[in-house]
Order: sequence, then structure tokens, then C-alpha cells
Amino acid sequence: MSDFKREIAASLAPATGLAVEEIVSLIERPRDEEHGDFAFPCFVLAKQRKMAPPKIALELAEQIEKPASVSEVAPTGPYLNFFIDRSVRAGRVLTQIEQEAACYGSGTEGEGKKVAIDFSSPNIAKPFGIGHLRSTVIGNAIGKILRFRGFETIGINHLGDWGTQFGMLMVAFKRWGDEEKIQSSETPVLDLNDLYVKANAESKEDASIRDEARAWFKKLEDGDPEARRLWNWFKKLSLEEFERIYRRLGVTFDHFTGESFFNDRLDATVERLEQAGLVKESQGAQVVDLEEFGMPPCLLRKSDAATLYATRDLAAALYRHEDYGFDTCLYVVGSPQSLHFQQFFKVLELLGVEWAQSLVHVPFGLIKFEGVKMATRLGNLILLDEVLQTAVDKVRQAIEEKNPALAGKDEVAESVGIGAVIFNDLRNRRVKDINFRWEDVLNFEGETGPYVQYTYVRFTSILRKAEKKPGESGDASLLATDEERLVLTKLEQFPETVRRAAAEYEPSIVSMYLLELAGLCNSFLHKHRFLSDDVPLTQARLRLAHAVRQVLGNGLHLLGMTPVEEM
RNA sequence: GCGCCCGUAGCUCAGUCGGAUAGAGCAUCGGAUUUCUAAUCCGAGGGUCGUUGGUUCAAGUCCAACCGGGCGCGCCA
Repeated sequence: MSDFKREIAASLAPATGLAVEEIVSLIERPRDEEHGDFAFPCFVLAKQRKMAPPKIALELAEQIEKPASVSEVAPTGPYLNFFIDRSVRAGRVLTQIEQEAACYGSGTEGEGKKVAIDFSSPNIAKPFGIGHLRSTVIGNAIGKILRFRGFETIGINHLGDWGTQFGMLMVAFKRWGDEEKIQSSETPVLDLNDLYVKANAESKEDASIRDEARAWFKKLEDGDPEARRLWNWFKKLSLEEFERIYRRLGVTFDHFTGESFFNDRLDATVERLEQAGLVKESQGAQVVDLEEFGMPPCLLRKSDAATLYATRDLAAALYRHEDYGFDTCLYVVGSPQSLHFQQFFKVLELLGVEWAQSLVHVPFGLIKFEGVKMATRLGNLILLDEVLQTAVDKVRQAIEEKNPALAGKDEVAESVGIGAVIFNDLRNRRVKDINFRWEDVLNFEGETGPYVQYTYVRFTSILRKAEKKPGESGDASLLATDEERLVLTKLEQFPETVRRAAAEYEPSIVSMYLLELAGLCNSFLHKHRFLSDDVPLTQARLRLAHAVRQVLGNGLHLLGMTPVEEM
């Protein structure tokens, strides 16, 4: 694509008197395909020549020598439009996809660079809600996209496995819990959560609960055997459930270093900050003052000397840099926490670590339910399990209606259903808040995961039914209809699309691309046939079908979805 | 009050580096299936791009102010 641009620029240089580089930067891709593949806007020359842009376009069209790859040069209003020779272009895209196959769309800009990605990070002893899905799914997709562009990634699950809430849970368990019942429960984490919610509610009436909770947490910190045992047990129950969900979503991590992992590094971290002269006392707490940067202070120790969230994140960042040696560390965490990240990044900068600039908060909007923030204690938490299962069941039902003879219905329903939920979360730019609505998640028509999967299935089906395999014998110049040109142009844009998604840590760029490609393909599918008596045309179109299937598949994989062959 | 984010069709959202007639999906209405999967496709209606001003040959896009919404702002994470 850039070669075409350069050729055009070279042909324009003599007539315009502009440098090739300058012309390259001026040339744009028309929004409307009808206008051509590239356009040179003539406005810039208007002043200098004292001439109306449309007239300049006409003159330039007369003057320039048409590059070999260009089939037509057309002045349209103030633009000089260039049409690239279709067969040259089509042949090149198809050949590239055939050669690169599963690697088509990959890149090398990340080679030799290591990116740590902190994502998912649910809290122990709390159910995995739909809110945690965002970090999980976005972080997972970003990891896949970055790896595709050559980066080495380190996936880190920074589990919320420490803090005073465990004291609260222990009080609740000691007062009302039944160990055997929870052990044999189908949903032990929900049972634990119920206890936690109950303790929270009762503590409003009964202040002794909070005191007891603090005491239990203190015991835990001091290594009391019973407190330790309970904590380990809670953690084990939670991890078993999380693992099951991660397996279902196809998400993996390189490290499960939760907050507790950093317990024995906290004192050293605070000490290091003290030695740097950054720590001061304020209202009984130890803080790093950030007033001159327009931020509230960063709290390191409470007045009872206990450490806080920021202390752990500081310790974790120092540890990760030392142990993993990352070039960039991403925190895929909701946008409400952006101030926290600004503060803790700033503290590292003040500490003088040269890599402070390589920490990046990748924020995303929160999920609301009926306009209200979801929270366990508000009782409006929607369980991820429930969402996944409802989606899978609905897909299963659709299969029974539309394709009852399908083999492996359960596996297909699982892939398509889970994919629907994942895609729904990755469809819009991540900073957007999401108002959770069942009707959105369970809609399988239009801009949805199943729509993309369905398109993939249709092309798979065509290739399956083709008697001759596509090979590379088809003549790309036969792909001459408008619909084919649109699809080919879209296919050509895939690598650039993935590059952008990686650069912006924005999976939705890939999802939107897939929707556009699928839309163009379905239109084509409706208007033209792939398999016909016209053997050369069929051969050419099979190459196209093969390419489309490849790109749709590559894109779905990048989002963490599993393409199915039939549905 | 201060900071960050957002404001585009009834709803959910795209809109690249400022560029040609602002685009999709959902919903509504009307159509399309002898033919490769109709979870599809085609068409119609639906717009003061929050408001005002500025920069520019050109503003949904950049700048400023204002209006509206969300989130955050010291001992939770």
C-alpha cells in the first residue's frame, strides 16, 4: 500500500514542485471507495498558484505521467484521485495471505520488547462478576495482539488476596459459617460471599464485629495458624473457581502473584522511599506528598502502620521490573482508579527509577446495571457464570432451531456462546462505560460475535463443498465486481488494523474491523456465487474465500474467541 | 470546589493526520430464500455532531468558555 503511495507521489512531484515526502503525507485514502484508492487534495497549491483547487486538479491530471500500477487518474472537484490497477492489487493481497496464512496481520515492531500485563486480578472469596470480565477479556486480547506484533508478553494476575476484608470474612465464618457445608457446596465462593455480606450488614449495628475483624487480620499478618489455615482454604476454594472460569474463557497467565506475594517486601519498599527522602508524616500516616503535582498525597502506611494498596503496587512494580525486566508494564484496570495510578507512577518517578515512564494504565469504563454501579454489597452483582451459561444455552437453542443435525452441538454452543459474551465486551472502545443489558449480550444478530462466527462458518462451508481446492492457481484479475474489490481492500487493511490495535492497546479496533469485513462478505455472498460452472472464476473466487476465512479466523483468535467450522 | 473521562439518529456506537454528500447495528416499517448456512441480505424513515465563540481554504475532528452526564479526590482495594 505504501509502495503505491510512493509511486503516486513520485509522479506528482515534478508537476507540483513539492517534495515526494511532503506529497506522501498529503495523500489520503478517500472515505468513499467510488473516489478511488488514493487522493491528492489540491488545496495546498491554491494559494501559491492563485487558482481554484478544482482547476489545479484538472491541470495536474494533464501534466503527470501515470505510474504503472495506476489504472486511472481522475480529477474530481478539488481532488486528484488515483485508481490502483485492480488485478495487480488483488493478486498481491491474496498471495500475501496465502503465504503468511495464520501469520497474516502479524508484525515485527515488538521484536525484542517485553511487555508485562497486569490484568483480571479478581478478589479472593468474592464471586467472579461480570465486572471482572472486562479486565480479563481486554487484557487477554491485548496480550494476543501484542504477541502477534512480535512483543514478548508476561501475563500477571494480581489477585486481591490480602487485606482487612479477610478479617471480616473470618469473623463471619467463625460466627455463622459451617465448614463442612461450604466444603461440600456447589458454590463455595458464593457461600463465603454471603457470609461477608452478612458481616458487613451486621457491623453497622454491632461495632464489635469490626474490632474482631481487625484482630483476625492482625492474627493473619502475624502468622497465627488458624487464621493462616482459613485464609489458605478461602484462597484455594476461590482459585479453583477462577481456574474453571479462565479455562472456559481460554485465558491463561504466566504468574499468579497476588497482593500477599509482596507482603515481605513492603517494609523494604517503604524504607527505600524513606531513604530517598520522599516520606513524611501527615495526620499520623506516612505519605508521599504530591501537592506540587496537583495530586493528593500517596498513602504508604495507615496511622496503625499497616500498609495500603499503593504500597503493594509500588513493591510489585519494583519486583516485576527486577525479576521480569519489562520494557513496558500495562495495568488493565478500570478508569475509576486512574488517580491511584497517576500517584503511584509519580512516586516511582520521584524515586528516580528511570523506567517509571514505562508503566501504563490501560483504563476501561465500568459496567453498570440499570444505570447503577455493580457491587457485591448492593446485591446487584451479575455473576459471570450466569451470563456465560445463559449465552451458551441460547446458542444451543438456536442450533436446535436452525441446524438440528449439527454434530458436536455442545462444543459449538460453548464456543459461540462464550464468544458472544467476549465480543460484546470488546466491541466498543474500552473507555466507554457499559450498561449491562441481557438483550445486548443475548442478541446474536447484527454487530455481534455470532455474526462474525457465522460469516466464518459460511466461508468454511463453501470451501468444504468446493470440489477443487483453491491452490494458488486462480486468476485474481477475474475478481472484478465492486463487492470483490471492497472485500479485497478490506483484507489488505488487516495488518495495519492490528498494528493500530497494538499501538493503542485497543482490541475494539480489531472487533470493528471484523464486523466491517463480515458485512462486506455477507453482502457479496448474497449477490454472487462462489461455486459455478465457470471454472476460472470459481478458482479465483475460492482463493478469495480462502483468504476471507483466514483473516476472519486470525482476527477471532486475536480477540480470544474460538472459530467454529459449522453452527 | 478541584482533577480525569464523556456528549454524534429513539437506543448502543464508528468516524484515521482537520478534507469530498457525517456512517453502522438495534428498534420501527416494507421487501428478498429452486441455488455455496436467512444467526443473512436489500430498501425506507430517523441528524442543530451539547451550546457559543475562535483558528483554518476547509472543523464532528484543533483551541477557549459555558451547559449536561460519569468517575475520582487520606488511612478500602
